[in-house]
Amino acid sequence: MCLCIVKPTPHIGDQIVTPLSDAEPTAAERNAGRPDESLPADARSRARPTMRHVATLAGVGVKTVSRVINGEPNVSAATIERVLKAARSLDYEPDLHAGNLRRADGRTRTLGLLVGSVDNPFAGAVHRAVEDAALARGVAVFASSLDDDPEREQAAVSAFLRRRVDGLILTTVSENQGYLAPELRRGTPVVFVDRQPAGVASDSVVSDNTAGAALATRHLIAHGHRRLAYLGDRHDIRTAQERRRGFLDELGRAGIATGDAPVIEGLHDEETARRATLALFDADEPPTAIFSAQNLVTIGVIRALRELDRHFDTALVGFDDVPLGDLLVPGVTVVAQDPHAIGRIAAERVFARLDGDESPAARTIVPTRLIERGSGELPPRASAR
Amino acid sequence: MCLCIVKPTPHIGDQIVTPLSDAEPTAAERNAGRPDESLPADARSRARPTMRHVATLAGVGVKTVSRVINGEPNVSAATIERVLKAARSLDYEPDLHAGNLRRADGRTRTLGLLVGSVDNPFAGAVHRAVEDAALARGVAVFASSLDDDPEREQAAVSAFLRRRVDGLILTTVSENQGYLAPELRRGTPVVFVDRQPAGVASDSVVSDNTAGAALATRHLIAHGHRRLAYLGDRHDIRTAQERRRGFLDELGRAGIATGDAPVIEGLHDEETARRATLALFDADEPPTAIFSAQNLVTIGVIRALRELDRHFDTALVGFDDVPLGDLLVPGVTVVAQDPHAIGRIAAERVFARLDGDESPAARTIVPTRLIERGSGELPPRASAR
DNA sequence: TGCCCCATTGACAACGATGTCAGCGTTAGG
DNA sequence: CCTAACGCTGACATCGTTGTCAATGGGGCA
Repeated sequence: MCLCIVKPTPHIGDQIVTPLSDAEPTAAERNAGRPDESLPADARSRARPTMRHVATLAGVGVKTVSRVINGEPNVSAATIERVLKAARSLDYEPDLHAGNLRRADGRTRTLGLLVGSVDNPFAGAVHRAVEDAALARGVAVFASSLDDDPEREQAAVSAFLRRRVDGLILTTVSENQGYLAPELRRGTPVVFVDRQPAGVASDSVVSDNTAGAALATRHLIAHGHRRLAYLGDRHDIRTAQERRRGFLDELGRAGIATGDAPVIEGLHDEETARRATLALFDADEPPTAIFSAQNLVTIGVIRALRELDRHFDTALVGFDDVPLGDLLVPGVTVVAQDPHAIGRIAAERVFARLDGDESPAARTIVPTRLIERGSGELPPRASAR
Repeated sequence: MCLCIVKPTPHIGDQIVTPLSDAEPTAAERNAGRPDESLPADARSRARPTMRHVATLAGVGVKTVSRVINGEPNVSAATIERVLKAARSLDYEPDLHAGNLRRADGRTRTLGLLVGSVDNPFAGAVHRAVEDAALARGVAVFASSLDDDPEREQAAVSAFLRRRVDGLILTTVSENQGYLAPELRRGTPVVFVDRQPAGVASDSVVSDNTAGAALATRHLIAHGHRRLAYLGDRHDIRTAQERRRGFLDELGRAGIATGDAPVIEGLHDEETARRATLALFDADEPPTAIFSAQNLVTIGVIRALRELDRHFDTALVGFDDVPLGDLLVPGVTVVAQDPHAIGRIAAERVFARLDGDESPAARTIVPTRLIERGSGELPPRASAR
């Protein structure tokens, strides 16, 4: 298989730290960080300028500066000009949060996003979609990783709320999100993504997990498999339960004894999934087909099958797409989710709520689709038929 | 169990939206969003509680509440108890930004992170490392995507500054970051990642681009290649320039005429890279080896080589690792960066600066390493030797 | 000419928290 | 017994901005 040789570049220690004086600084670089005598006294100050500074420099009142900065009407063109010039010369940036304190709508133009992990490709796509929708409205996004840790969930939500985000888009793992009820009552929009909420009623955007898992399972059965294994996430994750149910229901529908099918749960990364797969093939009568219910699990399964040289005679369908899945041999057949749509719709729901949408909480189910690439179309081994 | 899809559900475009009333709400769900008569009047209020509310309910002054919330000393145990009880019963969360307005250190415990795109695997790893370092200090992270758009860069930085982040970790694409000088003068730590700054002196954490590119090129030459092509990013990105220089320098060192080597720049995604590769093989005497200078470019090259069925007779080394690169056949040889280390070190520098480190701006160079997986060890085609 | 209206402007309070400081009662020390 | 010191507490000003409101002055209309 793949023999990976790693050659480090010839370096002493782990990193190289170069003081910048070793480089050739440009004129601008030489000036940076030093007082520039050509600027007025206020601009030279190290203190961060406030509206008062701008007002003084422009010779107007603070309220007038506020009007100019916020584009409010009823300021003369000449005054606007003077204020903007002063603001520019001081490099003034308004303090959004100070303004919020007094502003009528109390909006921070900030969103909190909690995903499985920001370096998971599914989460990255969700995040990107949320960001795009937010950017269009001048909203900034706090992003945090959940790591399937209920305490991290609570800490992240609390951190978001203390910063007074306008809305929350959450992937959760706690048993119950009832702790959000007071916040919901106050009108903060909360949209759950990937996993449905428990204990509170609020919008959610999820994949059609049960149907997707059933589709994957049906696909394997249609290719002649009777000995199917399920490898999935922790059982206390609702989404994982749904995928498992889709798998088992479909086995039942095909008249396959569900008691015989190995159902391995509690896998949370490539390595645990890899080891579980190896163990599966250590036992008697290993499965001829595998349904893996999560992207990292799928990758772990693929690694194990390669190691065992079983990747051409064990069918595999994964839930959630895998990066470069089409370039592997055999290609990875998956039930693909649409993380970009999930993120986009979640953001749209948050903004709709912020715009006054009072309709009852709704669940949006984003369809999945089967992508046949080869691994899911492999027939059962002759010996096992 | 969960009884999700039973009713004929209305289709809105591609998604299915289910009003939640179709599901069976739990008791908790039924109560959510409704006033609960068992709570005191203040708790029922839809208004967000402030310290004043907590103080009134606990029968103490606001300052005492402040002391309790912030763990300041000199509050009697009995008072602490009363205040905490009141705070809990009101679901009070302190307003971090209101506090900041007055707080001596003025810290928002917030960081701004600007990366290429939050759904790029390199950026995801950087982001994750930054988040881990930040979480340990109770700091939240704003993440934005640059998309190699200078206007987006300015807008993102401005959005961060208006929100008074404590520090910035930036990937930039503007020609010159002089616009940050006033902010640097005010003491805001700024660390540049992946790409070095121009026009300002500030910390940066980058890969050893030139050395890494040279290493990749040397590796290909050592395997007998004389006709090498370079496929890379926009030429105005400094990092891309460095990789190109490493490539060309190494050709020169080996006595290969650099004028003959195809150097294709301006590639920014898989598709442009794929097309450029196809065009490359349309010409006379296509290269026997390719150095692709960016992860998405590498993927595009791989796709094109597959289409042309040239993946087993064209050597390829990519800069920056590719997801599942070890599972492709042939495995993708890469000069891997260490995005996790880059993010971690960048965050450490920001926090060191916040902790008072006044040492001169420094550049940290994170070494790259060559990972041989097969594609980079292919010999030149016999016909081309 | 006189009056009203409107555009323009700034003084001031308020947003929710923290820093300062003074006041209270209790205890320790001389 | 008196005084100093200390623990505990809250009144008040303040942070940077916006909402309210009143003052100013010029122009249009009767």
